[in-house]
Amino acid sequence: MTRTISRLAKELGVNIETIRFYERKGLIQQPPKPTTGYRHYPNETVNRIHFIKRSQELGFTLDEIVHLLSLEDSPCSQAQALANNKLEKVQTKILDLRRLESALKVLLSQCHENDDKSHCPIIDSLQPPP
Amino acid sequence: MTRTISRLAKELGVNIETIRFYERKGLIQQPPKPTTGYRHYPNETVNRIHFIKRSQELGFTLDEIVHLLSLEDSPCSQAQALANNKLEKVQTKILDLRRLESALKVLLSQCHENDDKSHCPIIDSLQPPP
DNA sequence: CTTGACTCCGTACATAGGTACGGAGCATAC
DNA sequence: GTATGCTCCGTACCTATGTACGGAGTCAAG
Repeated sequence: MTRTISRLAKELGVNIETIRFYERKGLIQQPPKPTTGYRHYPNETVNRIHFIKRSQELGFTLDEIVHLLSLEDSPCSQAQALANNKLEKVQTKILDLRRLESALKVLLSQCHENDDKSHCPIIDSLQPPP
Repeated sequence: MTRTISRLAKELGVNIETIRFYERKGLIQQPPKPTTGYRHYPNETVNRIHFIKRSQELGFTLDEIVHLLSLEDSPCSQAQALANNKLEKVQTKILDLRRLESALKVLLSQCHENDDKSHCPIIDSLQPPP
């Protein structure tokens, strides 16, 4: 029994519509439709979707993944550049979130020192124009 | 001269459409339209949009900000709970990104140890099914 | 009074990554 | 051979946060 779209979806644990979406986006190639009947998907598609999902876990966007996929058998430097770029973005985002974390902690500490529990200093500190 | 929407937008450094969007979302109240002519915005709207923008900087979504705005003169505990919740989310996100950061660093170190520069180990390591 | 700038309103579009639906055709089990 | 379920395809919809557009009305200056 060959691999129809629903079997492929089940095998990969993704939604059928997701596969169709990837086809439309050009992330995977749609197998040719037999003259009559349904399409069947080769193992390569399974691998390709694994690649996509693993890349997503690493924070790559679909557009970036298109790029990565085109890089098989390309010089190391290119994929490396993409990964480096992503690493920098991740690190920037971490710094942003750390600043947020501190700001929230300051607000919360104001709450703890607050005696008038009927009113919240967080609300006040959001009020005045910066 | 009173504050029309474009003067308000300029004063706050936001787009006119953003103000109209906030009105539709109920984040700010639209001042009543004079029987004929244009609306004029009170100082309160300026403060309110400052509040919104400052809250956004802290990572609150517009839905959460609606909630925050409704909390003026409410007991401290409620705003505190919202801030706490947000803090937890931020911290979780930081951890996620840190894992990503490590994974990307591992990939990049594989590149550095790679002798065959015509092919990239990053691509390979994305390939096999997990 | 005309011109140019502004406002009002409803609606459509943008991003990213999908998800859902409906009708028609096809495949498989019984 | 028919009932059931699957596929195909195009299209619309979803979240979140806006942005853009077009036509009609209005305000202010000259």
